[in-house]
This record gives sequence, C-alpha cells and structure tokens, in this order.
Amino acid sequence: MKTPTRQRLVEASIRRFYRDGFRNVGIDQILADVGISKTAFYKHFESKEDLMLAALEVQNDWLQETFRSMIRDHGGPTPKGQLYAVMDVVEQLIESDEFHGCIFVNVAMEFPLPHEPAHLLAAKNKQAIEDIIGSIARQAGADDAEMLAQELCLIVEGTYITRHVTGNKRIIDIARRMAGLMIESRCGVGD
Amino acid sequence: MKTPTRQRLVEASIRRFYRDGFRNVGIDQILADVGISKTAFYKHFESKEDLMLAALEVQNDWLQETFRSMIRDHGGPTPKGQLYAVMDVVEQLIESDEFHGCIFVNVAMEFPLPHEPAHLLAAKNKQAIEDIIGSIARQAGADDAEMLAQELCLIVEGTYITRHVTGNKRIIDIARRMAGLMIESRCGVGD
DNA sequence: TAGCGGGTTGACCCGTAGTCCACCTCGAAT
DNA sequence: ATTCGAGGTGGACTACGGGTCAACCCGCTA
Repeated sequence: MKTPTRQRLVEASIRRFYRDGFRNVGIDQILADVGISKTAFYKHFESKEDLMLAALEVQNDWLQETFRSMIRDHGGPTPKGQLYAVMDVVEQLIESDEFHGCIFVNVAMEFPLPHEPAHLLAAKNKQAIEDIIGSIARQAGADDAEMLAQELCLIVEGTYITRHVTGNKRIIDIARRMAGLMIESRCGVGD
Repeated sequence: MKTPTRQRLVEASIRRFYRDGFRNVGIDQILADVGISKTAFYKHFESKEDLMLAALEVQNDWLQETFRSMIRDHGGPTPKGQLYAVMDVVEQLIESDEFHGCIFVNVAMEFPLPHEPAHLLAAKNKQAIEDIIGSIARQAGADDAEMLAQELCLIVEGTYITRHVTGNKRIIDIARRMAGLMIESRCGVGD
C-alpha cells in the first residue's frame, strides 16, 4: 500500500530523523510537517519505529541507486576509474549542506544492540555498498576484490565519521590519497 | 566537588549510556543502580545531560590515558613500533565483549548538531587522540606527521564503525594492512 | 445503499524528566 | 550545646511524548 500520505510521512520523517536523530524527533513534529492527525498516522503505521524502518528501507534503496549512478557519472567507462570515483561520490555527499553523517551509521548508534531491526538494516546497507564496490573491483581485476572493497568501505566510513564528528574539511584529501594507495596496491599496473 | 556518590553516579551512567545510548537510558535505572533517590540525584547534577557531560569528561581522560599506556605496552621503545601498536590497541578494544562502538562517536550521533556540548566533547576527544598519534609520528620521523596521524585516525574510526555496525571480525586485519601501508609510505625506510 | 479507506476531534493511559516540600542525620564550626 | 549545611529520604506534582480509543465525517465503488 503506497498511498500518497504514507509516502509524505516517510519523506518528512527521513528529513527529521536524519537531521535530529530518531529519539530527538517527536511524532507530533512529523505530523505537523505533513498536516495530519495522530489517529490518521496510526492508520498508516503501527508505531514510530515502524515509520522509521519504512523510511530506512526507502533510504536504503535510494542510496544504493544514487551510489551506483554517481559512480558511473564520475568514473567513466573503466572499472579502475570507477573505483577512484568512489571518493568523488563521498566528497559530494559530505560537502552537502545537509550532511550529518551516514544515516545508517547514525541509526546503528542509536540502536546499539546488534539484533535490533534498525541495526540490522544498517548492516544490510553497509553490505550492499560493499557489494557494489566489490563487483567493480572484480571488474577492475583486483587481486582480491573483496578485500579491496572492504578497504575502500573502511575509508568511506572513516571519512563520514571524521567529517561529521570533527567537521574537518580536509579529511577528503587524506581519504583520497589512502584510497589511491589501496587501489594501486591491489590492481597492479594493468589497465 | 568529588563526592563518592557523584562518582558512583558517573560510573553507573557511563556503563548504561555506553551500552544503550543516552536517550534509551532512564534516570531511574541509574538511580536504581546507585541506590539513591531522585531528589538526591538533583543535588549532585543539574540534569540528565549534566550527568552525561560529566561522565564523558571522565571517559575522555580515561581513554586518553589508556590509549597512551597501551601504546607504550604494545609498541615497545621505538616510535615506529608504537605507531604499529595503535592497531593492537584498537583490536583489544573492539574484541572486548562490552564493545559497542566508540562512545564519543555514539554521542556525536545522538547529538548530531555540531554546536551541541556533547558533540563538541566528542570532537575534542578525537582531536586529543589525533594529537597523541601525531606526536608519536613526529618522533618516528614521518615526512608529514600530522597527515599520518589523520590517516591512522581515519583507519581507527572506520574500524570501530565497521566492527560495530556489521560485526565483521576480520576488519582488524584489513585495518592493520592499511595502517602498515600508510606508516611505511610516510616513514621511509629509516629506523 | 452499504461498506470501506482515509480523514477529523478530543479524551485518555503510561513512562520519564524534572520540581517542590517536608523531613531526617551526621559532622564540623561557633 | 547548638546550629548549620551537605547529603539523604519520600511523595506529590507538572509537562511532554508515544500510543489508544470512541465517535464521527466524506467520498468512492460494488
């Protein structure tokens, strides 16, 4: 059931949850954004957490798609170019005015216990991103594509966090250099 | 004023806040842990947030001291050995049963806005750790000690996050290899 | 025309942060 | 010896947020 109101709730909640954190946001704020009553809300979602999980699922799909297409746009046709483009994508994300860290990391922090649904969703998203990078690494002929993907993902996570926590704007240069070293060390001198 | 009750409150709250997140913990739980009444609590702290900030300050001091001494213990006398030891320390931290991510990152996620006191404290701690590593890097004769410190810190953050979000146990091997590459690329062939 | 999906209002329960008041106890200062 | 303050108790209270419930309204379609 994808009613327009439901979608508006999801969109509004993503914005709020992302900027302020899940527990910091009152349902009433979201209801006010959408212009709907509490009773009406509970006809669409079972609970605030239910709304959050739905929003995260949407965000998960969106982020994967965005990631894939941005890598294509920035990296050109060669797989190795696309590996380098990963850091371009990250730069673009963290330099946005609305950047407040990776929403999936944020949510994993607010729900620290590994078995919680929100935490599991975060892990799922991380795995998906790693798989995307892993498949490019394989195309690029990396000697161990899975390892390289994990290395690049670690750099990406570190960059998100450092930028978010400290505000350090030059961290992207650090990250880019590291990514370059890792790519070269795994992809030999070929293509 | 460092009364024993105050200290017990701080200790109990750190444990709870770290494991469950700040907003997930009710004051009543902490009061029950310590065995004190609500009224008594508010004679020691102005608010729950006040308690949290005090706890974070204590944790900040503790973590810096632990980090320094563990690096000495694991890294031996040479600065380069101590740089390598950073990842030993990280491994020890993330393999602990009670590991739930870096508490300062967690708190920066729960208080995402950069001007919030808790967020600022998190940034302060990150800077302190970076300074510790930076000074070792300088002793090790790195061609750019500040850069190397930022690189190692980025790896450390990425390792914490990846371990916490995905539970991936092999991330430490990834991190160690990366740290090695960075150290060698900055410290030449000397000592 | 009956039913259903989506909407409204308003009262209500519960848990939790925080306040307030009256009171107790013990150790140090006058 | 008394007084005063620090640290403690209990209990009643407000305010707010998540969530429930009852009663009702509107418009579409079978």
